Amino acid sequence: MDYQKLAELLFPSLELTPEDMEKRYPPRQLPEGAKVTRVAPSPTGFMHLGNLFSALVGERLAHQSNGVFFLRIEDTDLKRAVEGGVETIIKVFNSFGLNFDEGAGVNDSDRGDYGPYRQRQRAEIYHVYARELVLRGMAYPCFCTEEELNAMRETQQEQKLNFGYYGQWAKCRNLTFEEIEENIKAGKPYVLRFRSPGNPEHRIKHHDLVKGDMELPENDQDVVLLKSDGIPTYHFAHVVDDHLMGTTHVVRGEEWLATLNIHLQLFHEMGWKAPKYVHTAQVMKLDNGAKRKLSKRKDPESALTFYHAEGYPVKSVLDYLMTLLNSNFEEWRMANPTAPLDDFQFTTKKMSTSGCLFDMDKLLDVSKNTVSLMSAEEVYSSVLDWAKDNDVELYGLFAADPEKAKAILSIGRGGAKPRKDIAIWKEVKDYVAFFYPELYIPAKAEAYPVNVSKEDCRAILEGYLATYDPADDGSQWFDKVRSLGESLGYAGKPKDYKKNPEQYKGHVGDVSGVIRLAVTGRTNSPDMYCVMNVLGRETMEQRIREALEILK
RNA sequence: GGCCCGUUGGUCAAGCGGUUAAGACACCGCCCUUUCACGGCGGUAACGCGAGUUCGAUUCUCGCACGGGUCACCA
Repeated sequence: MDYQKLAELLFPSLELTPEDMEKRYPPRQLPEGAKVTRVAPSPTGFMHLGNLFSALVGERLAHQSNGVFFLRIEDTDLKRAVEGGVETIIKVFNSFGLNFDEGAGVNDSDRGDYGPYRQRQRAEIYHVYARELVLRGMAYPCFCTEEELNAMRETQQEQKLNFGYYGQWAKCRNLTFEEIEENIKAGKPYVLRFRSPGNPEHRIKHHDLVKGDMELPENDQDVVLLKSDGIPTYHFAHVVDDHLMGTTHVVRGEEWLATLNIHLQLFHEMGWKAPKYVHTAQVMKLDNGAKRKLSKRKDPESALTFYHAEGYPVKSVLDYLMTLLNSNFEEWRMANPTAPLDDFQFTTKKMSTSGCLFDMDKLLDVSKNTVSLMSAEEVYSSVLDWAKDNDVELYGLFAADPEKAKAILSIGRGGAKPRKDIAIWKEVKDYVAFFYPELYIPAKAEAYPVNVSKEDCRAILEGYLATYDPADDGSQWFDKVRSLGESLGYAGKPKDYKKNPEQYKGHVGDVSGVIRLAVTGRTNSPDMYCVMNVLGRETMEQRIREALEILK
């Protein structure tokens, strides 16, 4: 076979050479130890939790080492591409605080010296190396149809052989030049396959930064390098791109372990140094007692948009993912509750080798802690941002009176033991509802404590109105409630009541419970004195009068 | 089916030949407390199985089982 002739037949108008490429993409000049990582999603319009999970690893590795973190778009599969998919990717990553140093940008504003960063735009680059392989007799056109391939697989299945295009199954491997030429002239579509020199009996060693040492069989599959439209498959694109772009660490899900031998082989045959690999364990979910990957269709929490829609603070999501990613993160976070995430020393050594289950309870707990440490100001603006797109009513209320909203959010905030009522912004509306006439629902008569008669309820409320003085401080205020209760036969201290329940109708908790119910419509609320101050005397009195009517 | 990865409480996990096998979440109880939330204290609960190496295995080796992944002109 005259490979020169074959190359000319296959790539008639290609002028560039590998030397041109190496010149165009020189090695990066970076400080010692700097890592170059990338995120390489497909523009399907759907961003998965797993995308963020591994992106976070790449971002930390790069930025912690003064390296480069870039975005490459893997748009080689036209069928899956979606209009605006690239914009979605960038926006979602940015919304989680991940910023790229180079790569694809919104509205084609790509930047960086190693572009283009969209694989379809790199077709010619792949062709240069594909032709190189043809020239070396390591790649050949294959004209097998889908039907033929399927039939082959069935036969292999019946005969219990390994599936795939390899060895004697590789029908097009030894086509003569004349046969190839004839097929091409006849307009038959073809793919370019790699002529694998591998033997699965041979083992190759690999050291993975997460999984550690492992042995794999050599690849013997004649994998597709270029699809019939001339666009590369993932395997070929990965190898060419990450070589040219100077990627030092490839972070990807462990599902890629199965094809690692192909990539290693390709790097080797191209004469390139393979990058280090970080194969992250998968995030899964428990479904009827069985573990499975998070599913786009069944699990809303698999979509990154879910977290924004539900109002998970970005910090919370990142902290939670980090607890999954590095086993010592939680400990660090406890010691440094308010430190920025970037201060944490991330390392692949602390990454788990086994897949984990997504735990919504844990996320919520992490989030409660995060929110409890935020200032009222910060919570306010975050809620406002969120409500704008997700809850117009709340947005209206919060935007109309920022001071009131902040006063509400300030209750129980800032001390050594801050309240932890809010985990996600979606919960805020219910939490603040009774402060707003538009959302306030008065308590029904049946809601009042059973051990307090209607007469007593009214007496408590009337007595409260009569003695209320806005000048009172918290303890004066409560002393009045206490003595009001005592005058009606309720113990001033719950302990006294517990000691001698027969002597009292109830205790001060019942008394303040009545007031709470009348003022907030609820059996529980943050500190009543604070609530009262935010609500204002007028509203408070009006609600109590209303309650008096209900209790008639 | 072949190949690859994995296996400590319900979940996330520490451990790296000798430990009463940490901690966090969840759950339960108690305490604090005017409700709630917070906080404090305590509790239930784990090394998949079988061999081997060893004075001694959760830790090392080998089988097995189970779980996951993958075998596309998808990434």
